[in-house]
Amino acid sequence: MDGWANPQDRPPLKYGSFPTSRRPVSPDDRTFPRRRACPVVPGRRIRRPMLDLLTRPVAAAVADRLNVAPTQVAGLFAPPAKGFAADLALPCFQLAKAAGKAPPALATDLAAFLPTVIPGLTATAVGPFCNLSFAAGNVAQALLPALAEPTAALRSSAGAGRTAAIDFSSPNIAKHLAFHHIRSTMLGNALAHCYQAAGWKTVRINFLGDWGTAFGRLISGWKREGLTLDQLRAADDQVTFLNALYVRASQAAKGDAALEDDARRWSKKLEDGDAEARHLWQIFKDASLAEFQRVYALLGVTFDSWKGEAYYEDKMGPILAELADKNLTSEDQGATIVDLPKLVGKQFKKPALIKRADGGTLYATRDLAACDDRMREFAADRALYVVDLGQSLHFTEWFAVAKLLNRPFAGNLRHVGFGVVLMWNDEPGEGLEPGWAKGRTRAGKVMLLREVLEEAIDRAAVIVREKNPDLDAAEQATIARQVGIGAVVFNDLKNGRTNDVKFKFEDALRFDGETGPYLQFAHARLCSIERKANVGDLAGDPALLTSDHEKNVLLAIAKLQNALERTVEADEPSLLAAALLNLAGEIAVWLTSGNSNLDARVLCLDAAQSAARLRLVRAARGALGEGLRLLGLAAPERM
RNA sequence: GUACCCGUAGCUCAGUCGGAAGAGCAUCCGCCUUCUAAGCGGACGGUCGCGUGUUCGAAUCACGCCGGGUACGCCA
Repeated sequence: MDGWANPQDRPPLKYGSFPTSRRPVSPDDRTFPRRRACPVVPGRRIRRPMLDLLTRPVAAAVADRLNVAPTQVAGLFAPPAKGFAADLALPCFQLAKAAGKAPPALATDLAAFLPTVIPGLTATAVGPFCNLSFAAGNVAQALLPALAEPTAALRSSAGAGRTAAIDFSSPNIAKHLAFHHIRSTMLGNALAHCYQAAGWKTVRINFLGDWGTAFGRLISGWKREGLTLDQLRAADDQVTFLNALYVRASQAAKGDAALEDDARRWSKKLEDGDAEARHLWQIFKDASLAEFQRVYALLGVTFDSWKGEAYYEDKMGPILAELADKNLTSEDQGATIVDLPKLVGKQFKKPALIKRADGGTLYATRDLAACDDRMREFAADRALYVVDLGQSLHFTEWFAVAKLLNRPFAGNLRHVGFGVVLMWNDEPGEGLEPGWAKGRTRAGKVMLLREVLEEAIDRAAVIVREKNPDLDAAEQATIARQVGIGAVVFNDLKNGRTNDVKFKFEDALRFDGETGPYLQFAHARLCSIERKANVGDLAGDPALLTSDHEKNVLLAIAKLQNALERTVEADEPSLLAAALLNLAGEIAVWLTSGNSNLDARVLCLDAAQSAARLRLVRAARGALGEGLRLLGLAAPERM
């Protein structure tokens, strides 16, 4: 999608339109099954060590009784159906086969047997299911000691020793970060955090769109209008200035062959390393980066590598030579291609283009060169490309070429694709129905990311002032920023990434229900209790945590680890988001239960009881705070 | 035409190897003497797009349709 202020300003496609949003997974790759939004890698067992603390003894007992391997039982535990007051359900279908019994009979048998060997366990057979309830105190004794570190619930060693190179955000120079850039940026940011939490080393790469024929037009326009650096610097917004320049230049060049030629000449000069062209290009790039950094700072996003397309412009020789050496390229209509239908198979309908008829290189070539460079520099084991699904074909093609080149990493390249952002359009123009439309809102304007964030902050500020009149202005502003941005970011992360995002201001900026602020509010409530408790080391006795509310909070915490590992394996932050919503929900129920019952409060009269509950507060606050951080949201202590 | 994404409650979406249909919003009814009501409880609401097949069992798997979206040789 493009970033022109008005659609009519958008240049015709035939020459030098700016690239669409840069940069996708392979279709035939087993890690990305066709119809599943949240794929789980087959063959690789998803672990849940934290929850295993509870289920292991049960699995062992069942396995022992039925004479099967414990691992055959461990994976079966499932959430109970709604309406059954149980913690976990054990479906007996598969085990019934091994036991030579009908599922309901086995369920009945296990329901009678298990409580005799597992202390504190109650079990009820409901048809073919055996529903299990643990005693709250036992759950706390099993889990709380493992949660002494605040972040322990969201740590895993699944990726220890491995490195992931994550390519995300990737905006184009001389254009604004449009709202849709939030997708790649925050998905990539969340994945980088989650990979790290799962033990991976990560490299965050911003593959800037800093090259292309559009810069020839921009330079040509700059020279024609006699603009100066001072004029650029004096602009309120340098990117807007450059954008407007581009629009004027392309308007002027429309139907003016001389200007078109001039733009082409500047493109060529830029490619040839002409000093003046390079100087102007660098100025445009610096101005753009400064603006990008303002937005990244708001979002709290950082990068380790900023090598853009321009960096690789003169580094494609070796890959072209290697392709030729290995007889993988051929000529077709003057262009150099890799004949994928012939070399790989008929799942490919067309060849991959490697070199244009005029000798210029292409997107795929750059990605191949960049990938070699990254793998060498960072010794990465896996590479993620967080790019919209519209570019799937591009990635399947060059991934296939990497395989033909026998790259050892070829099987570990992942296109983390996502759906487009659609805006509600009330007035789409003559003959068109109102509806969801790509990129633009009612006035036909492209929504800029910064504008959306600022609007969200403004709306949050109104509520913050109302709810926290005693806080000083600076703290109110900080909270408004955290909550406003949290709402927008979480709105983008909470659903499966392959869905198209339907953006309405009112929905994205909602502060109640399943939202970022909902998570943040639960966190703030826990912090508030800790402040009031005003205690240091806590040595509460887990056995005193005997209510179902407390048990449910613990179980919700214990499920986070599994959610984290699934998030990493499926490259799907919405899995973590869902687990955090579940946790925040249990926290809210727990804390609210204290409203009408003083004895149920954390800060109650019974000091020992209170100390035990404070341990749970600390564990929950640590887990929720860390979860927010992993998703890229702030965790306010007050709101 | 080919490939990919999507289709589940009025709206927006979850649904973890195939095993018990879920949430938020909206609407309606309750709960502030509050460890923070940005919260909690309840009600209402569904032929899981359609069909066939596989299976003891299908929202889930296979095949075929229908509908919406996206992409398909010298842009990125």
